[in-house]
Amino acid sequence: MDTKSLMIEKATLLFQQKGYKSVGVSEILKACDVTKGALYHHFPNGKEELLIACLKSLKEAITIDMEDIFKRHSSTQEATQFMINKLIRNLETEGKLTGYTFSSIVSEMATVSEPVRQACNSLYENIQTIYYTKLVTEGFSNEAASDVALLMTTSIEGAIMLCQTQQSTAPLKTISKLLPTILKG
Amino acid sequence: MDTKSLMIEKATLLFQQKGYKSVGVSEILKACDVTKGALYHHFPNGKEELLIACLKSLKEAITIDMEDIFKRHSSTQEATQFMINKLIRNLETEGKLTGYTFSSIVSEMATVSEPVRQACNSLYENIQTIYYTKLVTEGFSNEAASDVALLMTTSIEGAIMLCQTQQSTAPLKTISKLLPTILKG
DNA sequence: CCTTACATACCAACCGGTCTGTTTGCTATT
DNA sequence: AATAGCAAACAGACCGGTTGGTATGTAAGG
Repeated sequence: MDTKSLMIEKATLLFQQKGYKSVGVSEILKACDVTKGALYHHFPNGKEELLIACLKSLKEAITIDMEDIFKRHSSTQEATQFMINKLIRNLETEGKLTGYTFSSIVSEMATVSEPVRQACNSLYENIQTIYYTKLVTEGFSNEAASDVALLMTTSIEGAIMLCQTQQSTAPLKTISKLLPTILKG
Repeated sequence: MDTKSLMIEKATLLFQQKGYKSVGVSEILKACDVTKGALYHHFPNGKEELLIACLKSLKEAITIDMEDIFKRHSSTQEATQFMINKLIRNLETEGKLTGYTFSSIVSEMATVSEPVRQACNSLYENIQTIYYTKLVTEGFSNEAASDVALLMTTSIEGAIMLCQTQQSTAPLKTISKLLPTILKG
């Protein structure tokens, strides 16, 4: 793999796990086994530009992944439950959440850096659009679909945070169980 | 006010707004107009001990505030909607979220520091207990009340994050609107 | 031969934390 | 009541380590 992609991949993982400020450039460099020359060659504006590249890459990855899941399951409920299960499995095997979440970056950077905020916003919008589209095909009105998509996004994102503090997958499992309620519209 | 309380108050605000790593001790010191001597006198273990003190103080403040709201409103729905409105007003006037949230600390520190994780967990548990208690008095079964309390917590916490990225209060407003759905059990 | 893709050395700024004063207020003794 | 003593409550200088970032060097490829 080329150096640039490698750096984005490794940095994404580190940022997701530890947040932005907690990860030093030297740490990223070490993980990729490259030096500063490489970083500032590919990302002239340094760390923050790398973060934004990570968010864009993450957006693509999540979109592809979710769209595939939502294509393969007939109902929103089944698809979402499958997705949450994937999150849970991920959390159980790796110990840390490295899948769809990037909440640390949001809460740490959204109020500080405008470009980062926009990248995060774009990511959330994409996720909600996937829910929305599926819900509309199921007969939901535009408004109802939009509302439910938001509720799904927030409750899953919130559940991920609770899983971190509780060090258990219970919150995500409960949300998965409550999906029928959420999807009542 | 005594120095220690002042430091907790100012630091809490800064930690909520910027996260943990992003706030330097010197920044806190400047905000309080004190010096390092004062900090390491009251908090011998430094910055992290101060953070934990902030979380404990925040827990008390939130508990008192929420219990008061839930005492003054007959139904869970009314109480929660009032609470969300308060969050929205807070967000609109101050521009930043300084009320109930501390998501930045969770996602940044939960996987790094065990004492901090426990403090955050204790805070979330308190919030859920307040919901739970009220729901049980309304006739919910123990399990249903527990589930709904979780869903309320996660969706509000998630909505706060979306408000930050969108720079709007729309997500919280939508969650407030969807409360009847959430409370169907 | 000149651009791309790095490596390496270097830097000022800042980080959290420690150490050593110094002031202040209470308290026990005379 | 005066004073001695002593601990609490800071202030401020200082420290090694790390931070993100830059400037220069260099090897490879077209």
